[in-house]
Amino acid sequence: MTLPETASSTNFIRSIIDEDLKSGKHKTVVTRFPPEPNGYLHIGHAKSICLNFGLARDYNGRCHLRFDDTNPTKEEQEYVDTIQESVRWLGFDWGEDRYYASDYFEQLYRWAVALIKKGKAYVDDLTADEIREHRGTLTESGRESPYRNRPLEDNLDLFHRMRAGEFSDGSRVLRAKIDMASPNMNLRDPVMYRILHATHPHTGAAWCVYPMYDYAHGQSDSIEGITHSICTLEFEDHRPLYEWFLDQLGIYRPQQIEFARLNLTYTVMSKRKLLELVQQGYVSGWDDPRMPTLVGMRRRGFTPEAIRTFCERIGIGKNDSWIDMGVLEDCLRHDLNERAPRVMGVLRPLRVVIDNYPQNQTEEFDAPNHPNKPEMGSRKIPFSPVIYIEQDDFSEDPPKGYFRLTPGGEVRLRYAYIIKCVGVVKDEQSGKIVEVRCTYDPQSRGGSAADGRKIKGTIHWVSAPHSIEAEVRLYDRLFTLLNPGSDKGGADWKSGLNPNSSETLKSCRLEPGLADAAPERRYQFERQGYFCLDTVDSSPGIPVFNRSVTLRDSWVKNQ
RNA sequence: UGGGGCGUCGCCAAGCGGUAAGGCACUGGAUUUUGAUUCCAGCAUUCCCAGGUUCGAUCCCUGGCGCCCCAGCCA
Repeated sequence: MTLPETASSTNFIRSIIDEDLKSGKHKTVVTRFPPEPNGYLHIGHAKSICLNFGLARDYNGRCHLRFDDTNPTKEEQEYVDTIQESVRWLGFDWGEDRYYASDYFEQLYRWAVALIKKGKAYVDDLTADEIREHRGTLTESGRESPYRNRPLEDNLDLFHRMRAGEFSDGSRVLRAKIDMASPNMNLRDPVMYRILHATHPHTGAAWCVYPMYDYAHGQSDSIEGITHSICTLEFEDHRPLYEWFLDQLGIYRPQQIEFARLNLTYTVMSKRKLLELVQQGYVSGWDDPRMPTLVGMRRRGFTPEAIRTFCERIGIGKNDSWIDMGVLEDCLRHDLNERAPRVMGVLRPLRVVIDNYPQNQTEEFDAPNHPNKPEMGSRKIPFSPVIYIEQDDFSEDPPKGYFRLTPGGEVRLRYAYIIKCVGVVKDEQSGKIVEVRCTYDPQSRGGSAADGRKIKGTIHWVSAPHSIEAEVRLYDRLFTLLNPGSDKGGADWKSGLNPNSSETLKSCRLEPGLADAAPERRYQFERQGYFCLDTVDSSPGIPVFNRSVTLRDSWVKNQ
């Protein structure tokens, strides 16, 4: 796999790998991205994907895609499919190395039997509530289950019958026999298997006992020969257990390394919360352009390159961090500024009639597709005596420093003519300006005055009769709160939802060439931002454009 | 008051005993037919605090303080 990224910045994980390679502990690097197919991937997953696949790429190793599908009650094939699509879209390739933890169920079962025979696991008949009561608290040690020391043969028989389907869900579990007094809660005889009479998306009805994450993950890593098993900080406490199973089994032990998960300001990242937004209709779906999901960001107009740059920029560490949404937005601008062709589109049209322009005349101007990249070519844009400009680009009573169109003032129509405002037409009832009358300077074709006078303002426009109609959706941050997800379990987190995160503009007028806009193509609407065709709601007659991100604007910032 | 982590600029983040990289943000200024882009300049005498070791400490030691995670038959 070859990607254009510049040399990755260093981080503590690369240091560990460098040492392992240097010391000869490992000859190659094998990482893995292990999503559970129970939801859509989001920008937080992208951080992990870029890390794991990026390491494999840079060290000439491999990165496995492994579905961590040990809980059939939450997982679905649909998620397996979209996860794969998102990883590919991001630009990564797992080659032949796609695995399912569920492919290891038989091996895992045999290992469990081995642990029972070793006296390191037992079947517990306690209920879930009883197990919780026995576990103790953070400051008090737990109590042993009365079933903890049942005869080895009984454990073997019971576990076999659990698999055979003789018992109901929740009636028994297999537990590791470790230490009920451990200060690490994870070591207080953790559950290894639970009974779940459920159909599994990958193994169907083959099983009714399913391994827990802790019992499955390390062994899966071991089977696949993972060298560095990278996960997020909350699993740090699980590492002793990860290592305990592997050591008891006497099998190869990969190194688990933990890093801080991504937090982004003005949004939420947990699958639970995202699911809630979808199910309760706060957004239109997982792919709503405001969602931090990969499918949502794609629909919004993000490029894989921008997301990869973002993941590179934010770095990898162990500090709990909140990355400013502005960093993500800047990464998109950075990418799109380079590659997006420029076009003109008027979002809130104001009709302008040019009085001294021959009323039946039409002409065309040549407009470069990118001001700094002549190699991107140019296009013809039609001009006529009736055009539309942005309502914001005309002001009867301009604020200080305003240099767009004003009564009696001049402004340049980009790539066309210099015009001068000679009057306004208002609606008699509302007093609202419905039309601006102008004259044009015939000597300014292309936009430069023949007498060399300087025109400070340049605005975009479209020819009224030639323009096409479109719907444009302006998106803003989903939340007004900096850290909406930081209240943990609270039910209150949705109070920070931004009521204006989406604004739909009908009757926008775009230059005619946009009639051919294709999905996945991004454009810069000059002076306004980057937009892309909405793949879901566009219809042949009325295209719908999503604003991916605005342009920087030092004017509004100073207002 | 158990255990595990983390504390370097507003937000991220390098640094690994030799005198504080970089990015974003921000502030100036230049160029500009996008108030965009680009460019140039500025932006931590200081690394949570207090002691100690050392010629020298953000890096080592000790003690504080602050924040995060763990009591699912979720991952």
